[in-house]
Amino acid sequence: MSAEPEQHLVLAVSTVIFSLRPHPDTGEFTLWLPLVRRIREPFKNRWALPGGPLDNTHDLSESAKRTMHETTRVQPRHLEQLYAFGDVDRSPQAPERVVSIVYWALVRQDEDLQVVDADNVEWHPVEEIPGPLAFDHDLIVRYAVDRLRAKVTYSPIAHAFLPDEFSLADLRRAYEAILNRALDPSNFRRQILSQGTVEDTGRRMTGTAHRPPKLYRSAPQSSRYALTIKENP
Amino acid sequence: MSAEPEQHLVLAVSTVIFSLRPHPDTGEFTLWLPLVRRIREPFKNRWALPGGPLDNTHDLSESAKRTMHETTRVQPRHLEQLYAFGDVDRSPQAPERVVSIVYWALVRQDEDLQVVDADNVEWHPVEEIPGPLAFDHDLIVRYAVDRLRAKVTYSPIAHAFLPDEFSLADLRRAYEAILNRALDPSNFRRQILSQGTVEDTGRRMTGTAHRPPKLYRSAPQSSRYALTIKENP
DNA sequence: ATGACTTCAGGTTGACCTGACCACAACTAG
DNA sequence: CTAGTTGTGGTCAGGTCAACCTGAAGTCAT
Repeated sequence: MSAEPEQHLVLAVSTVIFSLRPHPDTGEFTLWLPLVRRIREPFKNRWALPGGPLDNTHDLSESAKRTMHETTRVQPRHLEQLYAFGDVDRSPQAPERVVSIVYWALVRQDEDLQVVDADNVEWHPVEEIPGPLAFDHDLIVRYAVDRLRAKVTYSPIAHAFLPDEFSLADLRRAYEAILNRALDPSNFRRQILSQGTVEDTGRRMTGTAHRPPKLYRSAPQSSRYALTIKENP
Repeated sequence: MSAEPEQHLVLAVSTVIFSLRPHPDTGEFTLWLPLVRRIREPFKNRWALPGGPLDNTHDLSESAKRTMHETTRVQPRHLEQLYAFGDVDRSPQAPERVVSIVYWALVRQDEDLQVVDADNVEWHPVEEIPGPLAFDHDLIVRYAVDRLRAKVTYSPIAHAFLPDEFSLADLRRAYEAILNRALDPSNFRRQILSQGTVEDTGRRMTGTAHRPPKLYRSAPQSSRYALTIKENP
């Protein structure tokens, strides 16, 4: 018996890991994420987000990185805290109360390819999640997707999915995959170039079946808020 | 001795409580927040954010409401989770590791007036926080202010500071206090009315020393994201 | 080689929004 | 009644956006 007054409390760290992959049916890029099959009760044999108990000697984000890498072998380039889920009834079958601090992560396409899936790990398109997940993880995934879709419109996070050098068409396809809708290539180009989040490498892609596109790289930082109400000097 | 393998872990819930009050010097409205003087080590006698350990029988937001009300007597209308702070070195002097799930809250002006400050609680303008706060609370306050300023530009949260009925000038002064800059009355009016977050009550304010302004109330919901990249049908 | 095809690059146009500014309305104070 | 103050509503010029259009520059089939 521990010294806790009531029910035992567990602090866990989980991560929603996003990656961009072609859909097997359509060939279009979509969001995928890895799920881990639970081997213990509660929710044994159900799919769940990768995660684990907080490592008491590391920061929250470090714990997220560690548990994520241990279970899925991925090392994302972009990691960001999403939300802390801690309702008392979020894991009714569990013997203890679990508070989960959830992160979301973006995996680069080129790193993806060398990933060998670990046991009990499967990647799925976000729109085709298999069955109800363990705990409230369905809710968490839904929330993460919504937030990613919102954030991509005012922040250059889509770059985190791409390799060091990419064409504007690559970037546009990443946006289209996240937002799940087509974007006008011409207008997309104008917008991206005007916001200064990419810089020209001077080189072009070769071996394409069409006019070779210019190669760009992510510009070093440009944190900005999207303000609609402007100042009055 | 408990069963924890390493250092003991404490999960706390804190709240940054914002209120709008005239600055004693200038008379202009600014953001204020309540601070609580610590009566125990670590950081004894330093100012800190209101909060306390997670109540194991309640949700996170309920715990935030409870600790907030117990210490400061306020019952805000708007409560929102800000961030979970859990770096291992954020409270070096403390005997245990503390992970804080921090909320921020907006207090209505009219409720403010009936607040009798409890012992060891003082309200301060956010730009004049007294001395270094306990733990990493200076960082947390800074983060909360930045996020409030960003959010007010794309979400109608400023309404939470106002009573049920208010003039557009009241709302504009709330925005000006949060953003800390003047806004053009005419353009502000056009923008607010066009976004449909307020509705006309049909009545006007009386007893003013000028043309009586119309009274508005907050419109029921209109959650919308500020999208800059539009669809391509 | 030549032409068909594809995709990138870049410009134009009209609708809409923003910030700056102006004029009037409608009350109180003296 | 007059001055002063602030809300209300409108105009105007400049910028931004989505939609559309044209040319550039490769590959591929014949």
